[in-house]
Amino acid sequence: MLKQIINVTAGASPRERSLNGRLMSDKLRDDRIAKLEKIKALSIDPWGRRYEPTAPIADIRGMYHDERPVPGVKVVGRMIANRRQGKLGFINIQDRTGIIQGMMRLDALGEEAYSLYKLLDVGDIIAIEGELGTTRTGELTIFAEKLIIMSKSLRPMPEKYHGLRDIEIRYRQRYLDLISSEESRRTFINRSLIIRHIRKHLDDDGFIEVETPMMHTVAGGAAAVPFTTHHKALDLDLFLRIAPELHLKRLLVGGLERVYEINRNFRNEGISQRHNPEFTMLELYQAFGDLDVMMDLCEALVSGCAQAVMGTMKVTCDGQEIDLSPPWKRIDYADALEQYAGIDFRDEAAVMEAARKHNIPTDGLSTIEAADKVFGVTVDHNLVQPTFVLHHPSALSPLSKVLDDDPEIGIRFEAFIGGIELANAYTELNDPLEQAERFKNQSGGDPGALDGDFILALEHGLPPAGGMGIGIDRLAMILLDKQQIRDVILFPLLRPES
RNA sequence: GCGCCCUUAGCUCAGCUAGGUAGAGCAACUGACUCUUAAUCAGUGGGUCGAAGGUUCGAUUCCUUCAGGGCGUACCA
Repeated sequence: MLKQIINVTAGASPRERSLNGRLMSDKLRDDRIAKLEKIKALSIDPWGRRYEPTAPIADIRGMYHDERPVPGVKVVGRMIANRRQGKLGFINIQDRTGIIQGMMRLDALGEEAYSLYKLLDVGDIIAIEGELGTTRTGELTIFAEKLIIMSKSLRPMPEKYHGLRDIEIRYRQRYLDLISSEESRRTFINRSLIIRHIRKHLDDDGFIEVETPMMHTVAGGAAAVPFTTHHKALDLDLFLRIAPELHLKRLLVGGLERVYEINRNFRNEGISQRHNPEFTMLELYQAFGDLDVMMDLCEALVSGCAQAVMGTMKVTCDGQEIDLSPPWKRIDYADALEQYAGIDFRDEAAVMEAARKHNIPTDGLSTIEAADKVFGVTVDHNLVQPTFVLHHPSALSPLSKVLDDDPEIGIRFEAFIGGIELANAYTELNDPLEQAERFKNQSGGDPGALDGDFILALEHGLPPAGGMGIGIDRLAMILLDKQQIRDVILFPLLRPES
């Protein structure tokens, strides 16, 4: 056993060594275990039981009015600061809603409880009960008459003044980040509120939330590299889904008419400030809707989230003021390309010249695909205020209907905010014969082209529909002013430490 | 994948330019302290300086490789 630990530790990275160090005994931990034993020796269970506080700390803070003390208040949370001075001490207790000070006096607590108090460490989870009032300096305080330990912490907390600066530990040990950073707590609570608002809006609008498979036999609905896995009993190779689109449309065929799914997609591609291999997507389909309905819905969802969660439709993102109130700007794909790159996507010479200028390799790319790459590097970052880019080349949009008077143009939009591509929507193609043709003509061998089962579904009759996808992580980034997707994902993918 | 940068005590950071085996604050431990809030005061302990190899009498410091991380870039209808 010992040998094993030594082997693991030798040649390790500092984090790894540190993590193993954290798992092995060290002096700080030994000190706390010694205290744990002393607490047990007092016939006190250091691991706690069910406990019902008077209220969350934020509410308790609101209970004090007109300098009238409130007796018998119960508070529970993590002790995040301890200032002891002989027979008196002050502690700060934090729960999910806030922080409150407790005053621990020997003569109020009694010998036994005060002995327990002296064995506490910053990081322990405790409950205190007593009168809510203020100290001489006016600080709102629970004057403890009773102390209960709920959980002993055997590890030291991050440094209290600077907080947790190490970005890697913030991701790997997110709980430490959440304990020590109010900012981080608020971000993830707000992310949850954003999703809650979206669900409520769609539910109220007659949509139903559904769950479709994460494991696909055909990775369709987008053009991304999938993760692969294998089902043993069926001896079947499977793909983690890159998009739920083809299944959700099957549900429209089935008559559910308004469906949405908020769930993970998986794409086996690079990790960046805006990409995590697994990310959360809202995808929705509305029978008998179209692109215009989707634009209205997109504006309503995003601006409604901002209003509901941030209390305003004007947010700041990366130092830029963004006004999310509808209606948003609209620009044609071709016009945007003309305006920001100075090219026509049908002009091969101009497109290839522009690609060269921006160091975009064009091997194996069609003119339109190359033009879209140019679009990515010239247009995206300019679309700071909410903007719908409309009417992409149909070659780039195989699942959308096309314009009556120009079959080379798809009825599609992408919504950009703060230079980030946030949403993608179509008036959905529901002609099964044309859909089969479009898949066949797809360049690059999109595996979705092989999804005969999807075509079979369309042949049973897909109602005309509008459909839209909104990247939830990116929406959270925009509304919560985070420039890193990792800062809105609780556990972003990192290499394992060992 | 490619380029540049980073890795020193549990945490936050100095030190390395010009090689002589390490310091501070917080945290911890001992003591004092019944209105503190980055509490204060006195004292103590804690590091094979990310790993391996090389140059050297001598490497945390210079070189090479590797690991992890960061930033940029590429891939990403």
